[in-house]
Parts: sequence; C-alpha cells; structure tokens
Amino acid sequence: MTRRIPQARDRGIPDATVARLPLYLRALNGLAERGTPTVSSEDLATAAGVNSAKLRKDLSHLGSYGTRGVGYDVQYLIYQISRELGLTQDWAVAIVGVGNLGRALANYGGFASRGFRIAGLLDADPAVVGDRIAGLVVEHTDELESVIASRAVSIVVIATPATAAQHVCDRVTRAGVTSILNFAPVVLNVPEGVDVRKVDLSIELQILAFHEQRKANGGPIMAEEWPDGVEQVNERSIGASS
Amino acid sequence: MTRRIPQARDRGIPDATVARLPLYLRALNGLAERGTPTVSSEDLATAAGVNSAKLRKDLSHLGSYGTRGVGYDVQYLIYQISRELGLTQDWAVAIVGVGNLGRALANYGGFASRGFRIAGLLDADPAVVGDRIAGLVVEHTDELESVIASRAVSIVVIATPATAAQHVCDRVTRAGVTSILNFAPVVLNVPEGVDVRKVDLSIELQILAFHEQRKANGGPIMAEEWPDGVEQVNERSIGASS
DNA sequence: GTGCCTTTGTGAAGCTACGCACAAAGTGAG
DNA sequence: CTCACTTTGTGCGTAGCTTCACAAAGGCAC
Repeated sequence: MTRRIPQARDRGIPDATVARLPLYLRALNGLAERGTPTVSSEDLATAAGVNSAKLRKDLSHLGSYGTRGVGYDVQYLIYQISRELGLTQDWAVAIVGVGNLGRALANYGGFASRGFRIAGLLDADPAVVGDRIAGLVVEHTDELESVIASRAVSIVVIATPATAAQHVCDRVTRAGVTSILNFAPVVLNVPEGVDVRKVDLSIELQILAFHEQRKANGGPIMAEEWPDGVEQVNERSIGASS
Repeated sequence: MTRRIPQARDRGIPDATVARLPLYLRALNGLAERGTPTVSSEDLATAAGVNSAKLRKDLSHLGSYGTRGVGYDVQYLIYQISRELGLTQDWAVAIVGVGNLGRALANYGGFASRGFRIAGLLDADPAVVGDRIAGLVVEHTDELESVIASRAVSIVVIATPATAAQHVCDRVTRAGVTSILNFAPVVLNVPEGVDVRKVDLSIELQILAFHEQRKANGGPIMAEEWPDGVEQVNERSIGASS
C-alpha cells in the first residue's frame, strides 16, 4: 500500500468520533449561515447535543484547530471536518431499488449539498425503468455493472426488497464497490474490506417501543412464561413473518 | 411510581443489548418460517451477524431461556424477545410530514407486521391533505393534538422539513407523547423523560465516505491547511447550506 | 509589558461493552 | 446408571468510550 506519514491524527480516529463529525458539521453550517465567525466548544456542543469535553476530544483527533481563549473559527472548522470526512471531493452514488424508499432517497436534498451526487437509479421492474425521478432516468439492473464502471460509482445504496438485497450486494461488490448503505432488512454478507452500514426503520421503532413500555408500567412485571401455560410447542402464534 | 418486583432482568438491560434484540428477532423469524424448531447460539449469532458469546450474554439479560446441550426454542425465544421489546401489544403510530419520506414510511410493510399500527398521517400542506395513502386519509396538522388523544398515539414519527421539526416536536410532547422517531436533520429539544431516536440518511453516507476515503489513499496525507494558503477569513466557500 | 480572563487540549479515572474460555447443566446412547 | 458429548450462562481480563478537572496557551485591557 501507499506509504503513510505517521501523524498525530494518522490512524486513530475512533469510530464513535467519526459518527459524530457529521453532527458537528451540521451545527457549524447552521452557525455559518447566521454569519457567526467563531464558536466555543461549549456552544457548539450544545448545538450538536453533546458534552463539551467530548466535542473537544473529538476535534483534537483531527488536529489542534482551536484558539485558546477564543474558540474555533467556524469556516475553518467546517473545512477541516469536511476534508476529514472526505466531503471535499464528490462521490458518485447509485441507488438500487426505486420503490417508495428509493424515490424518497433520490429526492432527498441532504445528499447533493454534501458532496454526494446521485449518478444512477436502477430497478429490476420494467414498469419503473424509464421513469424520470429527480432528473434521472431509471435504468434496468442489468446495467448495474456498466453504470458502476462508467460513472465511477463508489457508494451504492440498496433500497430493494429484502429478498433481492444479497444478490445486488454480491454484484456490486464483484464490480468493485466497497461502500454500501443498506436499507433492506437483512444482514448482508460481504467480502473482507467492504463497509456496510445499515439503516433499519423498524428496528428504531422497536427500540422506542421498548423504552415506551418501560415508562408505561415500571418495567415488565407480568408473567415470564407463555400467556396461558401453553407448552413450548411450535404454534406459530406469535412471530410475525416479515 | 408502581412497585417493582426486583428480578434478575429487572432494571439492567444495557442499551447495546436492546439495540440488538430486534436483530435477533428478525433472524428468529426467518428460522421460524423455515420451520426450524431450535437453534444454537452459534447458528443464531451467525444469522444475526454477531459474536455468539455476545448473543448469549444479551439473551441472559432477559432470563435463562436456553437448554444446555440443545439450544433455544425458536418460537419461545421469539415470544420472549417480543414481549421484552413490547411488541406483543400494538402501538399506534402517527406520521407527521407526508413528503417522499413520509409516504415511503407509510407504505413500509415492516411496521404493521411488528405491532406498529399507523394510526394517522398528517401534513401542513393543504395540497396533500385528503390524499389517500396506504389506506389512510392525510389529515391537516391542525388536528395533531386531537388525533394523538383520540387514537391513543404513543409514538410519533417526524418526517417534516428540518424547519418544522422542532415545532411539531413541541406540540406532540405537550400532547403527552414521549417517544419520537426523528428523520429531520436537526437536534430536537425535548423535556425530561421523552425519548428521541434519530435517523439521518446523510450522516450514514458521510460515515461511509470517511472510510471510503481512508481506503482510497492510505489515510489523509494531503496538506492540513487551507487549499492555497488562504487565510482563515470568512469566505463561505466550503460549507454547503442544508 | 504585565496581569487577568477565557477557552482549549489532555491526563487520568470511571464506566460500559466485548469476547475468551470454562464450569455447570442438560441430552442421549448403551 | 454411567459416560461422553453438546451447548448454555457467566467470570474475568481487556479495550474503548465518556467525563471530570486542570494546566497551558492565547487574547485583551491598561
């Protein structure tokens, strides 16, 4: 691989920190719009909804970009975080699966404004192929490999039904894609070196339901066994098929 | 508050565990569909994409539901996890904001099958009010409080533009809602006792971009300063407004 | 230049989570 | 009944993350 110059922030940006950088970036953009020139870690932390010490430690992983007694220069910090996240270059993104969700994603403004350019929309359904969505014409998934290669797609968003997701995943990884954002409710199997991030709408609701239940009755104090003394036979009475 | 019977799994289910339970539940449902009667922690862990020791420890927080030498009864475990997550009751959910995303959510099948019932769709735009989506008629946000009260809504999904999110949030919390799933790219301010979970599509992409950049060039070895020796003045050249 | 005030950057302590490895517990064959 | 085998449940060492608290550093007034 390429030689690397060892540096303070060389290899060691913790995942937890990386996950928060976009949050800081958004808060900073808000401040920039209002023309704020500098911001203290305290104020920025409040805007981003985190502890100020955590924010300082996070930023310290990027380098020493603050000024003691003053704070951080908003524009400068926006640039540094953007660069660290790789948002100063633009990324070609392909969305596979143009159902309700894929359509919503294609129209979502938050992508284009952050260096993500939707370079292709693909679907297996001939009835959808040819539709014009968000300025792009939907192409057939047969074109998947050629679209990826010709338009230098480096990130693929999978918004297909669960059953198709693994197949699409296999094809795009074989085509050289190493970053996948998966909305299908399945655990994708990928080769070494491929990053998958998963967004699962129903999981979030289930976590909320857990806490809501905890709040409603001070914790589950109901019976621990089956509802009616039912034996543990295969009754298929509870599990909802997805 | 209500008296609580102290129990092994009384108060102490770690958040990290709660976040994984839905994953196990999905894997179990898959096994149940194929008629598998029992499963070992090893196999279930593989299906869910986690370490088997972690899975066993997670499940041990719920109780001792396995049989040594055999494994876990699939149906029984589905029931126990469902109950712990509160999925054995049904939850009335209202979706505020019926844009592309709200529409996708309303049509997403993964909710209904897990005890989440969409009880209301609301939007501020008169052009959308009255539309029929996923079997529901979109109502005006003026009706927000009455919809929440009359239909016992306990979870609200915010899928509005960022600018409207805090206002909607204030109204629903004042109406007694204590669980919110937020898709708007803002940090919501809520009173004590209210749970907010945030799903941010662009943040996931930014995290992917970070890792992708790391893979491309073995870490950022480019200049650490401004592109051209530019001074740190307010140039507004980088930050994209959201 | 001096001294005060503000705010950063970070050492250190506490906490949570992860995963190994193993004893305890259950099954099934003979 | 006994023995060999499987698999759970968990104690424990480790790694990573969070938070506190403070010394070091810079700005500003005079």
